[in-house]
Formats: sequence, structure tokens, C-alpha cells
Amino acid sequence: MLEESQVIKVRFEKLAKLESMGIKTYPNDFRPKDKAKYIKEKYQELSPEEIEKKTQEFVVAGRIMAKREMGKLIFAHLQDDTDKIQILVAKNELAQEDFDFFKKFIDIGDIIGVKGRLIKTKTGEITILVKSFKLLTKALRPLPEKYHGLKDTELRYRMRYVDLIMNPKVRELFRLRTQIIQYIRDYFISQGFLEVETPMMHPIAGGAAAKPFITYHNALDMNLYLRIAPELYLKRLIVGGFNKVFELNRNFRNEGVSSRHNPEFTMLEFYEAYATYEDLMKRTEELFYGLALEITGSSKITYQGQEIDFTPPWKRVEFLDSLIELGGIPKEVLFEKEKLIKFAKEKRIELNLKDPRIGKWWTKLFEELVEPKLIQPTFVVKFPVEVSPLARRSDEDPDFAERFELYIAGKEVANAFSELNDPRDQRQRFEEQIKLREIDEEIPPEIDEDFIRALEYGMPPCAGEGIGIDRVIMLFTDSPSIREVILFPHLRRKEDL
RNA sequence: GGGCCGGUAACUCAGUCGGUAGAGUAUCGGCCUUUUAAGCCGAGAGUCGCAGGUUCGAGUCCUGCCCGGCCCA
Repeated sequence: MLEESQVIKVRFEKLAKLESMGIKTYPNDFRPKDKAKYIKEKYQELSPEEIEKKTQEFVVAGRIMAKREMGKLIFAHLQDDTDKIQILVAKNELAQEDFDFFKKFIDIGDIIGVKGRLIKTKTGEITILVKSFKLLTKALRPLPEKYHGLKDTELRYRMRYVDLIMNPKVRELFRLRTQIIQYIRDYFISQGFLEVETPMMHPIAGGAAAKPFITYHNALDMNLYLRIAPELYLKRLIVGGFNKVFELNRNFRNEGVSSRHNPEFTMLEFYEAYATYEDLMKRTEELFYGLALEITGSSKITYQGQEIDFTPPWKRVEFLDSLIELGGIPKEVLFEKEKLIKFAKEKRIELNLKDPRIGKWWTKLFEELVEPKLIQPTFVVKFPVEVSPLARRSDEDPDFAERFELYIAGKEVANAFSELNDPRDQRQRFEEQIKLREIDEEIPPEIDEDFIRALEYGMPPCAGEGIGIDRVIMLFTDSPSIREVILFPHLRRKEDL
């Protein structure tokens, strides 16, 4: 695709000219030995005279980010994967034709390799005095404006590669993302968990309440669903005799995109035999506290101006108590549908009145009235069984599940429970659910019989948890939008891009 | 889905009351041996998101649509 832009045309012409001169335009025989960051760190403190005495040759490759011609001197900045470093191309250091070549054919955006010794300029900047250089890749498109960079959010997401070239903070953020994920992975491995991979394509999309993406398998002539959660497969592995497993990978949910939702997102799920949701709360505290120390060096982070402290133990509040105490719903209103409808109406909260499950109404009211108030890490415990189809009933109160959700900065970050391992109860819950399929399209359309069968073989008592990794990354990178922490967030397709 | 804001040169942005489309960066030509948002002189560069409408005349006003951002559901 050729663009009419003048700058691009000129670049293509330069490339053609180079080829007509017999120059190999996309060579791959240059091996950088040094990194911008380490050169600067190591030699920054030396005086110009001390540096002048060093005859060592440095070999660096990277992208030209700025070019300043001054007659017989050309200053430029070279950016590699660590940092930028200034280079100086001086007429009296090179053959005439090489100097002219640099002047004429090396543009901002090009990737070049340079060799040369170090000097320190009058302003104290460590600089490579170029002895030789080689064009490695010609840039055919110009980089964005050097001072403001690439600001347009849409362009940043659509052309993340340019965003990464121009914005060091974005590169840092995604490095941090990887570090956080590695820390979490290391934690579970060190705790004796086995990392596993279960199917991404499911014949029945279960394990959560969400609309799935549908895909089609030609040879098998069947629909498959991109998984909305790995839960049911991980529990099969607990049945199979792995006592501690985790999976850290993508889930897919067919819902709208927003600053909080991307159709594919990264989820950690882990399952632990002979543990309860109480154990998982302790584990979760330990994980986040350790992560905070690792990433920030302290137990605290700042998210969007709010200080969040991960020092355990965290606050715990029962689901119904939170509706009363934080949601401001009078106790006598909570259990009476008519009063609850009136209350919701006054608060302009729309309840799905077709849904007979009062637990669903509570959940809605919880999202509206309680969630935003849960800033410090808080475990909300004991959810109604009717909105927790995979969780174990509480022994004391069988209408409630041994379940918690973790909230931080007003966002749901984790969801966990002691797992339901009575196949009779599980079947009954699925059957109850499926009756409601018509009013709730997020309910899976059929019972996962194989999962029930697995439970019939016997699943040891266990507990499992899911942690929304993208939200964790948002917290630790102080990002207001999920799109800032996903390299290539989904956007609507655009014809001319 | 609703409300508000935005879309103008490759990038960052101006564009007044409706009257021939602007700046800086980048690009091209020239000058310059310590510059760093280098500087100076000169030049080229536009489907003003798209489609209609109003008007003698629309980047500007009106309607619809597309894309994005923020807020709400």
C-alpha cells in the first residue's frame, strides 16, 4: 500500500536509490555488543578528559530518534531496547563519502548500527563518536513529532508499535506487566502448584456467567465456544489427582468494550485440594503483600490518587452486612421484594424483575452501592448460593456459599470459594439455573454432564480462586483504563487503517 | 444503549462573526565543528472523519452516519 504522503514517497525513493547504488538495504550481519543504558550508567561520572583517554570501541544498534545537523557535525540520538544515547557523526572522523551518506540517507526512524569510542560533550552528555556506521533498516514512514510524541489515544492503540517507539513510559509499563505476571507465576510454582493448560475452545461454555464467543470446527462439524473460564477443567484435574494446579491465561467474554472490559482478558485460576476459602484469603493476602513489596518496595501503592495498603490482614465484611452498612439498605427492606423494588427505584437502580432470584437483585444493588466504596483491599464473604452455582454451601447457613470476592479501589479483583464437590447438589444447581436460561442469557444452555461425571468419581474437598490479572496490572501501574495495560486492545475496525 | 467532548498536513495543534486553509515538528534545498524541542534563509505538503442540507459562499451552521475518549446504564 503506497501512501501519497510526500515524506513517505521521498523515503521510498531513497531506498530505491540505495539499491541502485548496490547497497544491501536490509542486511542482517550487524551484531551490537553494547547497550545505551549501561554505557551511560558506567561512564556518566567520568570527566571528559578521563573519557577521552578510553580507546575502547563500543558497538550499538538502534533507531535514530533525533538528528541535528551542524555543518561538519551531525548529532543524533540512537534508541535501543534500553535507552537513548547520543551519537556524533563528525566529518573529520569519517571518509568524506561516509559522512555525506549519513547526511543524505540516514533519516529519523532508521535503524542503524554504529561503532566508535566515547566522548563527553560540553554539556556533559556521554556520546559515541562514530568511526563507522551501517544502515540496518530504512524507515519508510516518518515518526511522530519529536516533542509531543504520539498523543492520540486511538492511534496509540491502533499502532501500538509507534506508541512503544515514542513513549518510554509505555515500554516500562509493559515490562512491569511481565514482571508482575512472572512474580505471580513464581509464587504459585514455589508453593507447589502445577501450571497447566486446559482447552481454550469448549463444547459448553461453563465456569462463569457470561456470553461466549462462538466458533466453528469444520472437520468435527460442531460449534465451539471460546472459554469464559477454565474452572470446570481445572476441577477435573483436581479429580484426577493433582492437588494444586493453576492456569494463567486468556478468557473470552462476548460483552461490550469499555475502560474496564476487553473481550479477551488474562485470568489466573488456582485450585487447592484440602483447603477452604479461608485458606485462600490468607494466600491472597500473602500474594498481594509480597507483590507490593517486590514491585514498589513497600506495602502501599497509589492508585488514581488513592493510597492502598496491602498489609494483612485485610478487612472482611459479609455480603448482606455490606448491603446494609455500606449500601444503606435498611435491614427490613433487604428481604422483602416489594420494599426492595421501591428502594431500588428511589436510587434509580434498575432491577431485572423477571429474575426471581433475590440474590441477583442484591448483586445488582451491591455493584451500584457497595463496590465503589471498597477502596482498601476488602474480602466480601458469604454470597447467596443462588448466585454461586459452583460454590460449596456453608455448613451453618446452607443458603449461603463459602465464597469471597476481593475488592480493591472499587474494582472486583478476585473471586474464590470452597468448591462444591457433591455431584448431586451440583446437578441440582445446574438444573435450577437452566430453568432461568430464558431470562438470563449468561447461563450456559446445557449441563456439562462430563463435569458432573468427574465429580461423581470424587473430587477431594478443595478451594479455588480466580484473579483478574489485567485489573491487578492496572492497580500496580496506576492505569485508569484496561486498554493501557493490554498491548493490543480491541477497537472497532477502521477501513483506512 | 444514553449524555458530553473530539476527529483539520505524516505528528502536535490553531482556525474569531460563515468570506481564497494556518503554525511548529517532520520532509526537500542552502548555511553552520559541541548540538540536544539546536539555530538561520527558502520551498513543497490538505478528501478539514463521511454523506446530505441551508447559503451567493460551509473547516465553521443544521441533520444523519462512522471512529475514538470520558461519564452513565
